[in-house]
Amino acid sequence: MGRCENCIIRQFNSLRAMNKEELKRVSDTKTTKFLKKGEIIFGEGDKLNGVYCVKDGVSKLSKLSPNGKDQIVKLATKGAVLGQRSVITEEVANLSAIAVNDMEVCFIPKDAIVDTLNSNPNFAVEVLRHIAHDLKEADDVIVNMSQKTVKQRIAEAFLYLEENFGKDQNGYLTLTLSREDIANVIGTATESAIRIISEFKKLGLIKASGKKIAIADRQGLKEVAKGS
Amino acid sequence: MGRCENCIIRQFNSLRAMNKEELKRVSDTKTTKFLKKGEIIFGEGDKLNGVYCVKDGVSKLSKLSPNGKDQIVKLATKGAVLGQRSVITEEVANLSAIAVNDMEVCFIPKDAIVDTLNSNPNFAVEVLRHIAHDLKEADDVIVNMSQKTVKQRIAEAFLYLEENFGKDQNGYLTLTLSREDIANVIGTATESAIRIISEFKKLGLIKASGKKIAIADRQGLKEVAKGS
DNA sequence: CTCAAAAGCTGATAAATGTCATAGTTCAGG
DNA sequence: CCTGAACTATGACATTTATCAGCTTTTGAG
Repeated sequence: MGRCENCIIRQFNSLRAMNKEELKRVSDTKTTKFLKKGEIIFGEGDKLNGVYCVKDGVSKLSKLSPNGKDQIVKLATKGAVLGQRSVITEEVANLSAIAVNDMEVCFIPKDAIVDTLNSNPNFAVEVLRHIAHDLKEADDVIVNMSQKTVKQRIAEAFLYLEENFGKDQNGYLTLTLSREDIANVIGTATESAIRIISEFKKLGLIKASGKKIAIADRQGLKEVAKGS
Repeated sequence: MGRCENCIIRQFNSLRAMNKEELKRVSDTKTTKFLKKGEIIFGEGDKLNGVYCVKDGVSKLSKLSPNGKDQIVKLATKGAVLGQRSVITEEVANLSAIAVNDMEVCFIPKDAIVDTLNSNPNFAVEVLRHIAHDLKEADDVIVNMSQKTVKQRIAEAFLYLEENFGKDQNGYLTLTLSREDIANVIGTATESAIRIISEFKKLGLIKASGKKIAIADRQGLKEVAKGS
């Protein structure tokens, strides 16, 4: 069984969700793709003919607004499946997926997924659980956006990044984002994000060398995140 | 077939999603409940033993934040099913559901839903489609929250309310919300919402008599929503 | 009908955030 | 190792939004 099926399985959280024939079919039809930082996996409005599993690297899922800014709705890393929502509802993509760093993804054609969904209730329910979880997370983001200050959200973002993407032996966050990307995750202006990051540095909450950022005072950051 | 099954069917958008036995089971186990304005259907953190179908009235799904405000994430009207997300993921409710006006709901125990999900792929896929659609809407809300001003969001809200809940013969929105509820949908302070509503009145974009609000200049409102 | 509580409204002010301008810094490609 | 472009940083200022205070209007229970 290839790594690609592992993505599907990890994402859908059930080793038994697909049977052997179904896995074989995925295995036979998948293709692998390498992307460089900044390349577009798919864009808002694209019709998707399948889903993409992230094998390596990180992708940002974002939506461009008329005024030129884009809001990053989610960061997807190894094991994540991109485009499943659009494939399920048979709509065009509502978000664009762009490589944050160099990536390896594998593409699984729509039919292999859709047919399994229609015939295998376990698989459908596992996918359902997963999407339901995403929905809960999205609700949480809505509440955070409307009720927390930019400062609180940035503090949370660093904690989130360490928790979900890890850190290297020196404590620096594994995932390095530009200040602009951080601002777009938070939903604020780049300058505002920079200012607050500088402030956190001065307060000793984080340390930074260039783009590399490390959490220096986790407890302090948590307090900022909860409310000044 | 009772009205309750109609809710399920409307929500899940497939007349063939449940077979006769499954519908009968729902019919046999459902119970009906009447709620007065302000009453709680379920609260954040509650363990749900089933889903609620809205037969009449409107419910707000909201999340309370530590500082006492609550953010309304969604308004649910006739035909909507509440609590399905939590039942699917077997987690406690992440939102609370409160009656905005007098309501009639019917309760369908968890097992009738879960068993059908596990055995009937069509049903599972229909539910999946529905949740996937909710997820897309949630993504849109995130983007709106972060990239539009309060004024733009209020203009959008009125357009949304007319489109989704209708208006009476005099043009007044069918769903009347308190200024506080409007503010909580928008994610702003009540006073800010009131101020902007007054401004819209002065500009002739809307007319209001008490809580009743009517759109007076749809095109104008749309322009405000798009950007000043 | 009456009255208290809730909701709506408005002004003054403070705080948060965005915008614009400008300058230093980093970094990849020649 | 240069060098221009992109990124980071900071100040000054404008705008948006929240907060607080006080007042009026509406509403609903008795």
